Amino acid sequence: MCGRFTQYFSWQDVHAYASLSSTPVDLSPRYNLAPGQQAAVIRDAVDGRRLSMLRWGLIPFWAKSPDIGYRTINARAETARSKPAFRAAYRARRCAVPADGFYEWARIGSRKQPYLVVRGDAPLMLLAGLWEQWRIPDGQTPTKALGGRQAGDVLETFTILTTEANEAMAPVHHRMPVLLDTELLTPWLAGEDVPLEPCRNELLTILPVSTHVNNARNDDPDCVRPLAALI
DNA sequence: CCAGACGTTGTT
DNA sequence: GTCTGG
DNA sequence: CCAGACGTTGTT
DNA sequence: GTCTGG
Repeated sequence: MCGRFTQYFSWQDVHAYASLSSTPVDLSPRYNLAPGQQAAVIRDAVDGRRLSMLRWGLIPFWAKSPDIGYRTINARAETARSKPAFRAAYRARRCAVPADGFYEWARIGSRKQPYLVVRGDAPLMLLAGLWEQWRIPDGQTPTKALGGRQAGDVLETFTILTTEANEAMAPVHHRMPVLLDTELLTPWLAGEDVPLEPCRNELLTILPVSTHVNNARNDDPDCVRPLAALI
């Protein structure tokens, strides 16, 4: 699956890699971005391809409370087209999540060994995603998750599509995010059908990292520092 | 008809 | 909002 | 995703 | 066990 990732790239990096047309935004480096937090997301708008900050965990427009967002950080690529929580977004609200890499955990008994997964051929990857708008209903008790927003405000959220692990990922975990090749970015954002399959094995470099990353409070370069070979 | 779910992962 | 189960 | 809380009363 | 916060 995909439950943590990094966004420590520069604006110049992502602007060039994803052919953005919008003006620069301030990007603070993230080495350990967790569900429920704001992340930079690529979307097509009337004025071009933009980078915006959205909350991770898709809340369907019909939801009565934001709680479902804790369980919609991922959408299965095999079924997202038809699931009530995702189908409207699948039709009309595509996005791509730029990342330097993502984390997966291998469970060995009670131990959780984290791995950082990066592309060997590029500094960035694009994770296929969907986004949604949720209007905070009257009487909704304000939680941290709403980030100070009020009833009537619109919260924009997103999810990351997952698929089965390829052979490179399989020893670590049985699911992984869907990676979009750059030539698929335009058709994906436009709502066209593109193959949502496990990426080629050779594309990925899988590096064991310290359990420092397990605690989401830790958001520093130690999270991405590779350990001596372990796999 | 109304009520209640709507999601993923992993683990048992 | 829309579908399924009762 | 993982880590950590999970409760009440009263007082500051 | 389950939910919230990071």
